[in-house]
Amino acid sequence: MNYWLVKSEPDVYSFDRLTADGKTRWDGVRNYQARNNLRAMKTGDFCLFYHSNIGLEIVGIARVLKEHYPDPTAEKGDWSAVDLGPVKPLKRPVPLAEIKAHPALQQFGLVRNPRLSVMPATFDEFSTLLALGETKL
DNA sequence: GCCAACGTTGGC
DNA sequence: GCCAACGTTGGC
Repeated sequence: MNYWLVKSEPDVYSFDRLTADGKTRWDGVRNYQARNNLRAMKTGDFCLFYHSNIGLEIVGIARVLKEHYPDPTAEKGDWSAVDLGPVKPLKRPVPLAEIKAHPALQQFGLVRNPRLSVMPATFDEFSTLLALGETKL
């Protein structure tokens, strides 16, 4: 089991929309590091869902429904997509400022490389964030 | 809307 | 293969 964080601008695609849709194709990633992270995802892995630009907080938990396949939105190049589904919203969204200030999260991707859109989380980081979100799986 | 950080591109 | 220029992301 691996743990991840994915980013989305909520006015483009929000966690509420994922909940309503039940499933979505996570496509359009055009960064090699992020793509390689997508390719490392296994069915059943958990993804924290972060709202960038608006909100700036982790709002929910998603899950990998289908492992990587060629991104149909890519006209050229070697890109991948996965399918994600909702698990549950966090009872309490966890703001970026709190993540940055937390001693146990100084190595977390959001702090170290804020521009990466798909990043791994360790089990400890994932657990810490769920605790801050007052949510259990 | 600005700007810093980072990734990518392309000339040499 | 280096590095300057440029584009994009995303927090503020």
